[in-house]
Amino acid sequence: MTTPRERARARTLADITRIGREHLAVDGAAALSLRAVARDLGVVSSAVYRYVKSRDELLTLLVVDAYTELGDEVDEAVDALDSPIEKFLTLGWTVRAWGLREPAGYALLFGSPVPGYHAPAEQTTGPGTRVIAKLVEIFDAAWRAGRLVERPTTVSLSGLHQNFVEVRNEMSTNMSDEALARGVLVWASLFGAVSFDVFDQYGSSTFGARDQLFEHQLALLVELAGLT
Amino acid sequence: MTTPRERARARTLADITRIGREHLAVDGAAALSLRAVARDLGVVSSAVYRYVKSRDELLTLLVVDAYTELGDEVDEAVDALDSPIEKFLTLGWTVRAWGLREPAGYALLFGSPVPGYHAPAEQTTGPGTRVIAKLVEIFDAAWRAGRLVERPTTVSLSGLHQNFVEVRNEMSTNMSDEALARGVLVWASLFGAVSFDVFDQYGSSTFGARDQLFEHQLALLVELAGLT
DNA sequence: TGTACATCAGTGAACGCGCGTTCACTGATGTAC
DNA sequence: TGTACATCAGTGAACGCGCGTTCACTGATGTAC
Repeated sequence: MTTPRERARARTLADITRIGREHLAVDGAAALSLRAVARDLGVVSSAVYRYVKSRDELLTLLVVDAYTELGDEVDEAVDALDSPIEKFLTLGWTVRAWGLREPAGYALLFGSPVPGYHAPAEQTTGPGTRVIAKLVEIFDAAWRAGRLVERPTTVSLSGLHQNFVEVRNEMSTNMSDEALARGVLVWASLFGAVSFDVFDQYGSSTFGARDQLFEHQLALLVELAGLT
Repeated sequence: MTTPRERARARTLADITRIGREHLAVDGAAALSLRAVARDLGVVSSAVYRYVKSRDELLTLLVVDAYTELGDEVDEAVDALDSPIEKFLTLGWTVRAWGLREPAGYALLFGSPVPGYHAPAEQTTGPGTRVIAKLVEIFDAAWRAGRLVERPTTVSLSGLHQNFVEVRNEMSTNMSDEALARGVLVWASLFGAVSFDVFDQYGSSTFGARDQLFEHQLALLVELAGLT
């Protein structure tokens, strides 16, 4: 099926991705350099251009790689469970565990944008929306089971109605505007909490038992989401 | 009082900070360069070393400058109001407005850490804690007025009790562990929501009326906080 | 099965660039008598 | 008020470094007949 040459090529490309991730972890995305990757690969710098058209393309490779890894881990953990609440809690723990294990990858996806680099939508949108897609899937299941409480606020969402119509189409759900908006905040809050942990935004010594703090935060987010 | 030389020195240092901020906005923190700042200042690169010991010191200068600007704007907006809810809402709007206006500064403070740079705690802790200090002040006032509802979760906070004791001392409040933990999530959620806006983490075209979305999110955060 | 040719991985030199930091220096501004 | 000296801002050259990307090339691996 695959020729030896093709296999060698695939292996080298995988090596480049792996080395790129290591460099990401040590020096950050802005400092990622093709020459350094080539050095670690044991090859002259121009040789890398056989595999990757430019530095930006390597970055894109790493972005997709990170989104895919996170998406796989979330899917695997969440799909093994039944109750929406358990699914939600597990999604949260999985995202956080991945972020703490791969802080550089997390920073690449959810931190400040890399200056001068713009991820090409065609390649990153798919893998990049897997976590939010899963979140909507969980909320939608709860919604259909009548286990997502509606508690409207006094703030109008009229200006966003058309956007929510599109979201319902793309994500195949019938949740109300209010419920979707609530889900959006839960989403942003979850990543806010994880980012604070990964980027160490609480004072370095403020909280010791970070796991317990996060467990508590997830419980509050269940309450905020209206999951029962 | 101040000699002409001192005034010239202060002016030049202010110029360096201003130019540094401009570069931050264009190229990001990782690409900030003393030589480029010197060029814009119209001076040879080594001259900058009369004002700043190293590139890292310039970064620290910019971090403090950004924290101070944000802190000033928050204080000014919030202190003009009376009700805790209004104060909270205004704090949120002010942080978001600053972040959208100064995305590079926001990224420097709340985005991924700058690789190879570690902010010296002695200089950044003070200005860096002003927003959370103000938030605690608001919640504490509500607490003392009986306008902060307690709604405990089933998750224990025992492992964090000692940390909360210290927080109460440092921040001069008597709020319960539960109330403080709730405040911590509100804090993280607020910055999560602002980060999603500033870093454009919602799909680029998903939501149009961003202001309305944020208004709704703030209302939900008031609910989450238990402010009445 | 053997040969001729095409494909492709990797080489090595070169391009032009920018960076942080040091150092001996010039010349202007300030200060002490 | 005038002079001698100290302080300080800014100069210009140099150090050693790393970067992305291009290009003509060698030699090994694959393919068609």
